[in-house]
Amino acid sequence: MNFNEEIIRWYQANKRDLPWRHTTNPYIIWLSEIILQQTRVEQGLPYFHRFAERFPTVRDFAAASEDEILTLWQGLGYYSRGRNMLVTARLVMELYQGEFPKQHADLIRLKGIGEYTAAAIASFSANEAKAVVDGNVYRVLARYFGIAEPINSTPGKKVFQQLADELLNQQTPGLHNQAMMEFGAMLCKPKNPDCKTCPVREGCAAFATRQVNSLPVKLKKLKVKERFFTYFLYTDGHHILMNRRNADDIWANMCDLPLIETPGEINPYEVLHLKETVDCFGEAVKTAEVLGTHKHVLTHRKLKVSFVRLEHPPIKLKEQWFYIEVENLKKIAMPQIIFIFLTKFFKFKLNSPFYN
DNA sequence: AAAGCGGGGGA
DNA sequence: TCCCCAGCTTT
Repeated sequence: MNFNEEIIRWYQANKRDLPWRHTTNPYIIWLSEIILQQTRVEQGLPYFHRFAERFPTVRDFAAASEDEILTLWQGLGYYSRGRNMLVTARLVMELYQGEFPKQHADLIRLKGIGEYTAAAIASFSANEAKAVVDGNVYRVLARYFGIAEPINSTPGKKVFQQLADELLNQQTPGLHNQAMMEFGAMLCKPKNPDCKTCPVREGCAAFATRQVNSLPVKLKKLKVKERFFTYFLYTDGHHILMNRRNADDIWANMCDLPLIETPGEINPYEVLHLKETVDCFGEAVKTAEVLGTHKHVLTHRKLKVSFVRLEHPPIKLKEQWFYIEVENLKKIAMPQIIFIFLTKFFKFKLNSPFYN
């Protein structure tokens, strides 16, 4: 048996039972593929069920509001995926009358669908012969063929895409693609791959030359920048003052609390005396209470976040500030750190005998 | 070509 | 800690 046959045989014996593998509906496959971008299957699975249930068709999806999409997406990260899906769903209604495209050439033009996702949807829904190259495929190819070309350089990507194209089984491209990815995810893992039970280790260049742990090669890690946020909580117990975030920053269009961002680390008590803070909140800063400081680590950012409680409301509201009832908080999308903070804060307060 | 974009899990 | 995950878009 050659490499392709071994991988498919392994796949058929070891594959996970995943819901999107039971359909050729391109809309459902699109849902799953976008959700799984840069996301582990286990993490994406509950979100897939949530979206598939709430939006059985692309027509349902297209009719949703951005707030609802982002709220359902809350906690999954890379929220532009959700916003782009809404753009694409509405475009599919317009261009294809709700019939989700299956061809790579059509898919690649849609927002949020790149080479990988277009190949995935086309091969899974219509068996179109396009090879997928995701993180799993990079790893399997780099190891088996002993390729040290960086997987995140432009020439490197070309090399791997070309190799994947040549390798692709033209008769059953969908099966082949699934098998390659599952093999990478389950056996040829980043750390501690199961070379002992690998069906293709005889032909594996990395195994032969003991380079399994050094392949694939990836260029330089990105520098993590720090940002410093001081958030202000004002609530009368029934309402809470929230902030709508800009479209051009982290957590675009989502909601957090009114905040002061500082260029460096600063004690939250000092923040209270900054001119900017006083301009924002006026007299209210005089009776403010610091609640705590947290670290929030993202792939590309390290955030230091402090929370300050205002006993009195700011006199003048900024344009992007708004009051919302506490019980309606679940209807707006918030970054995890805000969601967790508010959950704890109100649960504690609601359970407290001092709260009324 | 490089930077920006979340959050969580494993070693 | 660091790395990676069914990547894409913008600069």
